[in-house]
Amino acid sequence: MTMKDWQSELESLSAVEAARRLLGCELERELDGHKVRVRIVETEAYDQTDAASHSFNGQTPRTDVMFGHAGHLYVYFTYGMHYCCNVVVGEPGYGAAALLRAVEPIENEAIMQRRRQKSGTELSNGPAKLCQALDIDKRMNGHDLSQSPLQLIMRPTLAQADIVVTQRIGISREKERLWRFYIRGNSYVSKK
DNA sequence: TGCCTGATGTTCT
DNA sequence: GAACATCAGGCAC
Repeated sequence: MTMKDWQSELESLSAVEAARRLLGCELERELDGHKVRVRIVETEAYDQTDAASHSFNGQTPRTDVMFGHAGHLYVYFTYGMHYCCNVVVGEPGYGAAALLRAVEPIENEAIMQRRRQKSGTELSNGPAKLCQALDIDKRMNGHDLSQSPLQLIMRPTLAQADIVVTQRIGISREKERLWRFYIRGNSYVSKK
């Protein structure tokens, strides 16, 4: 397995640095013979020092991927009906990842609409929504994001002034950490 | 606008 | 047996 430059970069970053770095970057998903393209507009950081993280209790069959190579996808199932996905970051053996909380359609939005039966910001303004829109489920767990049918495309790092920092959403522990990041003014950012 | 709840599977205690 | 990195729909205000 050859490692792309950007995967080496993600390996060198902390969860917080990576969560910021991924804002403005893009995902290209092949769906129904079309290329669906989206921009990442909201992320959260999780790592093994953090009681809210799945990696906090060590490596298990479920969290295996989080302790693996940077630039792969960690997908988990939650609340009995939803999937959420993260980009694994940091050194192998250290459990860290950035949760993708919201994306903005760039190309072939119609494919996402068909999958979601919704339109506008409701397409992908939440972690489980974007997984449904892009057909990401447990089969994609561990997927190498340098490969088809789901690729990460890096973009220039955003200016500090364009990034809003807040507490994370939907967790009960370690709420005080300011580990949620989103692009200022973007309408696809999730509520609350 | 905002609270409440149902849906529903996997992991952990 | 409880908690959960969630969402959508219903109903009160």
